[in-house]
Amino acid sequence: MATGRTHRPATRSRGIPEATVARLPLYLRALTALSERSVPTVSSEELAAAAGVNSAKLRKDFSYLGSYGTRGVGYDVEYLVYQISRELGLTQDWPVVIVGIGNLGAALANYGGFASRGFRVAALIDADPAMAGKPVAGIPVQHTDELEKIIDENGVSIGVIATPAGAAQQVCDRLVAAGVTSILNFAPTVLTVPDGVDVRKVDLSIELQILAFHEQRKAGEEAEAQAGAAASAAQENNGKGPDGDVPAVMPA
Amino acid sequence: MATGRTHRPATRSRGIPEATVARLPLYLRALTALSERSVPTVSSEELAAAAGVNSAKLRKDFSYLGSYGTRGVGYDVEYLVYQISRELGLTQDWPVVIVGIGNLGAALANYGGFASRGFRVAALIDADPAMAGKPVAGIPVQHTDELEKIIDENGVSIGVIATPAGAAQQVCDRLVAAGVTSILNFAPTVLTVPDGVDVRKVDLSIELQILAFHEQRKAGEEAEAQAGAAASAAQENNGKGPDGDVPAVMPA
DNA sequence: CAATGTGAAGTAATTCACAGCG
DNA sequence: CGCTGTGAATTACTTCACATTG
Repeated sequence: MATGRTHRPATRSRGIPEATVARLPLYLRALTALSERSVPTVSSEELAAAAGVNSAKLRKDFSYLGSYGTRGVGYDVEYLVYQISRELGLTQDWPVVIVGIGNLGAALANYGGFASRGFRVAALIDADPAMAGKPVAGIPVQHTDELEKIIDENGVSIGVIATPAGAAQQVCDRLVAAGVTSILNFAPTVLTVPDGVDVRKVDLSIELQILAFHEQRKAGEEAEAQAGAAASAAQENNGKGPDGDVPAVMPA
Repeated sequence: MATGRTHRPATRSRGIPEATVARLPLYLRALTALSERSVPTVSSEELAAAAGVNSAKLRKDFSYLGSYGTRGVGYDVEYLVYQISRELGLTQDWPVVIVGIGNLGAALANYGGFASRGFRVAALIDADPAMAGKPVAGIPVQHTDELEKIIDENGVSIGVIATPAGAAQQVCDRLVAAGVTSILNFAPTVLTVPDGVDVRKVDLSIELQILAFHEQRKAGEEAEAQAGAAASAAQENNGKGPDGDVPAVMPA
């Protein structure tokens, strides 16, 4: 295959890099904190520190959104909060459904970070009839039979899957068939979806495994190079690597 | 602890790209599934499909680990499972502590994906005295006062923070002071840690926000350009952003 | 001035495409 | 042959460094 692949058009107008999009929520969180403390303006340096990234990166990121800063001054916190929110689509209401109300599903339903950012839990859905009607986070759990109806009536386009791995694909198929076009998957499975549907996954054990890799590496290096004079560099982080300071991997 | 026990074969795995490391758990999961179905060998094409990545990428990734495949045949499933496990450090036992046994902490404690991959929940810790002694996932919750003792006695080097945001940094500091060098942070805060400590974060609302961004973009394009040029394959995304591959055909 | 915004340079990750081996 | 393993080409992301501007 690989014949006749659609070229990505060179149109740059709205092409915000994926890496930048992934950092916008981070900036938003830092800005919200500043806003709550009534800080009026912030420099790229300060905001970058608060978000845990490097300031040049932050300025470059913002440059994709437009010129929202003032030279010699910095950024207006409130204005930037609004601009980023708008860019992320958080100025509108996003009804979401959570399917699979086990421990994780319940945790998600109770998670405050959703409501505060434009996400509204429209319904909780579980396959267990015993769960039906039981309130979780103040919302009564509904049976899977109602799934299509719920999606339709609430205009849900984002679904969260927190079921066991075995049920995930099936649930996913039903969600998609009912009109959901974005899925956040917590089940440890690769979901197959038709074109035009976005899937993001969060795998709790994957993150731990990545930590274990670095942990093992640390132990190994400690044994080998007891010289220890590790480069005092990098207060930077984030993006993909470990959030904290990456132990100078590069210069060998 | 973290004594220099030379438990390390002369692997010359110096400098495996971070992006590759992040995918190894993915491959491992797919391979484990194949192993359970007693599939003896697998081609890069097949495994790539199962893991949701492209086959060239997968082969390149494996090439950093060594030459574990057989030309004309593929990879031996069992052997590859072992090699990746070893590379990730999963052939050893990793005692972890989970701090903050709310909904999320309980979900994590119950999460099967940990135990099956070399992670052992050594202790559950919570600041609420009322929780103390209560068993969650069969493990009695202990009070925060015991934190240092638990870390020390169990040789814990990986900690999971599932506390509210306000308590996270404080808990982090104590974990680090007690000897923890890798932290998985579920609290929506940027943690500051000394050099040599790794932090990875999982922010549930960030993932949703990224989905919202793409969702919004979808809606906008649908309205603007009704020209539907078929794009590429199915799910090729995972790790980072959604593939989408939406041709942003829109003049400025 | 001080701090943004951005070309240019540098680095990392992905994909291509095919030599070479079993 | 089929499929791996990998240089080379490509694309994406980051960082530098400084001209520009309020």
